[in-house]
Amino acid sequence: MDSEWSWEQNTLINELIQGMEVARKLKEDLRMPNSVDSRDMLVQRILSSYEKALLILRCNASTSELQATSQAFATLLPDSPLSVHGSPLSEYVDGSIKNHQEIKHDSKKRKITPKWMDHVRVSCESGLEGPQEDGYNWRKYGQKDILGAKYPRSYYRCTFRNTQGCWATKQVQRSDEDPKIFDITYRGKHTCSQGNNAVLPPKSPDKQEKPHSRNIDIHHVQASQENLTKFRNILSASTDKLDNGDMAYPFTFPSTLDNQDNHSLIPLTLENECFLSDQCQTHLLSPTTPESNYFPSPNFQMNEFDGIYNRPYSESDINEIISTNTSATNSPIPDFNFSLDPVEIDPNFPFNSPGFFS
DNA sequence: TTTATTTGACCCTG
DNA sequence: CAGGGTCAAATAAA
Repeated sequence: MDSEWSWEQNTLINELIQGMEVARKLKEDLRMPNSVDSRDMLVQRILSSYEKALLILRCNASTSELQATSQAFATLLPDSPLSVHGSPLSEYVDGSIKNHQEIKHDSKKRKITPKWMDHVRVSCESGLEGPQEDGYNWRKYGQKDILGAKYPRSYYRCTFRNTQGCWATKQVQRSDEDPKIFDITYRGKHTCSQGNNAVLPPKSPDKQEKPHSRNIDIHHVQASQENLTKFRNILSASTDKLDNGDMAYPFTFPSTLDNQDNHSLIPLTLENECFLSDQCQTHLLSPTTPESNYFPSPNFQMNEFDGIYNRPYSESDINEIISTNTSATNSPIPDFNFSLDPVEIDPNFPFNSPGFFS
């Protein structure tokens, strides 16, 4: 569980399990004559699962310093389960480690150097608009010309900054060398409801960045950490917290799959992966979905720990966090009838066997 | 009317 | 003091 592999292992395992379960569903579904739509959905879910699984493996394969990058997950991923369950420390830009309690955002002006940063470089096919498909709702609050930079830098903050006190921000800087490339710097972790459920239900194209031809270029990777980070951006919420079973995601899969048979044993970890159905349609299957496509799912505080460490919560915020966190269930989402039951898989399958990820 | 974006000014850091 | 980050009024869009 605490192994450096846990996050990836769990992600991969869950992807495979997901694929298997959905395939099973599909098999059952094939007996029904009138559910073509759901079949399509099932197929997409299967494909998405395997895409993700492959992505994981590719990431591993392309990363020589995996051990280090596994650590990187802990510090780089905004909602990394490792960072969540690690010590309550944040890594500062300068590399120093400080106690979260020192972090304050009392000034209205420039914030203290952010405790957490994540740098991602993504590519946009069109080269015209920024790559925004990262699973969060961002609101642009500024843009500045940067000395020596050909293109202005855009500043975004979490849409739920006011409503949920989420202080995550990001900066988008188009690369001078290649306008198709965008350097995205994330600051702070999401403490809002979308913090762990970067789910992208279909939505009309809009706002911030045009969706046309947007495509995260998986091949454009600067470094292993970045690779993993980008990978995380793609998979983001779906795989967060896999290692502790805290898998509640306020995303209701839009198809009829989930409620048509409760016996099909889609476990929490798989239900979470419902994000695949949309997110992967977005990221992996269809690159044309705009960003800002998520269920806000208010009152859901997924990123409790991050949030506490990340900013000076108000008392009410903290109370909410605590209550959420301490409530027995791992799923604060009333809509879901999750089951934590282990998934029905072949116990002989050596998912966790040594070398499985090699 | 509400919500998001733009943009100039303000403020902080180095 | 310059450069960068943020605020907030003005503006645009839904």
